[in-house]
Amino acid sequence: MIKQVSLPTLRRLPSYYNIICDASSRGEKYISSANIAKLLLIDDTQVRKDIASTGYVGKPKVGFDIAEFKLHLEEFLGLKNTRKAFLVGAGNLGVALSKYVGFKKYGLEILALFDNDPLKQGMSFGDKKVYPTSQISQMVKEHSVQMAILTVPYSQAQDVTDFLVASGIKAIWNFTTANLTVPDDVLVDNQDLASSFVTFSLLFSEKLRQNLDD
Amino acid sequence: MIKQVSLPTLRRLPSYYNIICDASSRGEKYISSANIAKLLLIDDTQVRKDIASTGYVGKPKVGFDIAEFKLHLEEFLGLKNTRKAFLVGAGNLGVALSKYVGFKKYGLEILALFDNDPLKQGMSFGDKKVYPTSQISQMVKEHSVQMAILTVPYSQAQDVTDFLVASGIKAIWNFTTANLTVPDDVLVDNQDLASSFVTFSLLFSEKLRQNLDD
DNA sequence: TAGATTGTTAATCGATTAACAATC
DNA sequence: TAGATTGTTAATCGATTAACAATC
Repeated sequence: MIKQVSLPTLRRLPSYYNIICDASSRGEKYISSANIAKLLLIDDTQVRKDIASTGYVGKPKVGFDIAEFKLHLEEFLGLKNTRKAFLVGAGNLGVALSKYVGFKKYGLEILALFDNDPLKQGMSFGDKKVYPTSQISQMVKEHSVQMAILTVPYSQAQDVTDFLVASGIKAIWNFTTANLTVPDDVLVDNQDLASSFVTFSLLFSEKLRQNLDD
Repeated sequence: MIKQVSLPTLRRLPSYYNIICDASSRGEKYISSANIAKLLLIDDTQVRKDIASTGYVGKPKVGFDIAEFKLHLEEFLGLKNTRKAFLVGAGNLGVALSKYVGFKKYGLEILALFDNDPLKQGMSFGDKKVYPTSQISQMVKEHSVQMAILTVPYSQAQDVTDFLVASGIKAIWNFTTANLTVPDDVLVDNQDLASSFVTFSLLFSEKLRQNLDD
């Protein structure tokens, strides 16, 4: 039996983990759902439901055991599994992501970069080399990689995606604005920062109106 | 009267805009809700509802006028407004964001970078200079900036945020893992890529199980 | 024990989907 | 006109919140 965790819950779990790590580093022993809820500006019932959905149980009257819950979340979120990935598109964003240290904590290991530009091929960023995109196919097999991070220009996004899929990639973290078309057994997760900025900007406009009303 | 648009709708609107731009560049005249829905793997009723909530009306039997709808969305999403912002934390991610050209289309203009590290101060990335963080206060006033993009290390996130708020910043696009505490009239929008990776990774694990079941 | 906090069932709320009349 | 597509009301679905019993 596999626990069914809803997407909203899934998105909140990393925040719980961050709060727990924080509390742990401050040497605290227990934390209550009300405590977590206040930090995230959500309902405490929701926190308990979310935690329950991961299978962890707290102690009535005391709360959740921080050390225990931390380990449980690491297990549940798969933070200790290494996830090998290739990054395709060695532009500014791609290179920054490949250097970004924040991913290590969560098990993401970017093995190599790929780019169509011959000028970039052979270059190294940190300990990662840039290969011709055409070599993905072979290297996917060699290193049993299933994940790709896509940071190519918009105009190349679908073509490169088709090639990734043909090479055996099963999950694409898509930083482009393109709506990628892929077969049913391939996952695409969109992370377009420009679109996210639009949302942020609109929320801000709304907020300004609210502030005026007060 | 201000139209009330729900957050899920708000998050979908940039995708509509991308699809419309695409269709427009291919020289198409009209697009139907069913058409858009198929591209985004959502329901066509939802597309019509979302569009209706922006105040745009289509033509029964024909669909939505692409050129007209494009202009309407640009207006509604405020894409033609320039949004000035400061970027705080000139690390890998910060520098990449400051160079990222994808933001220009949506009106984001990053005026300058700030960092506590004296080695970085005075450096330039593209046409943007790095200033000491302490100068934010003065420059916020000089340039009437209300937005900040936060890419500092986790340990400095809250302190820098307090300083930004004291300097008059009203909206923070937060790329750190920290749960920032701010006054009620300040907006924080979280965009932690490491947490997003965890979600992506979990969705992939689920997908793999689904694929096995088929 | 009494009080505090969890775990869970029931109620509410809001978003998505279905159905269908209006319209060009 | 007939057919296709919009706009909108009603039904469904699922997530959030409220209420409260269980428990240490």
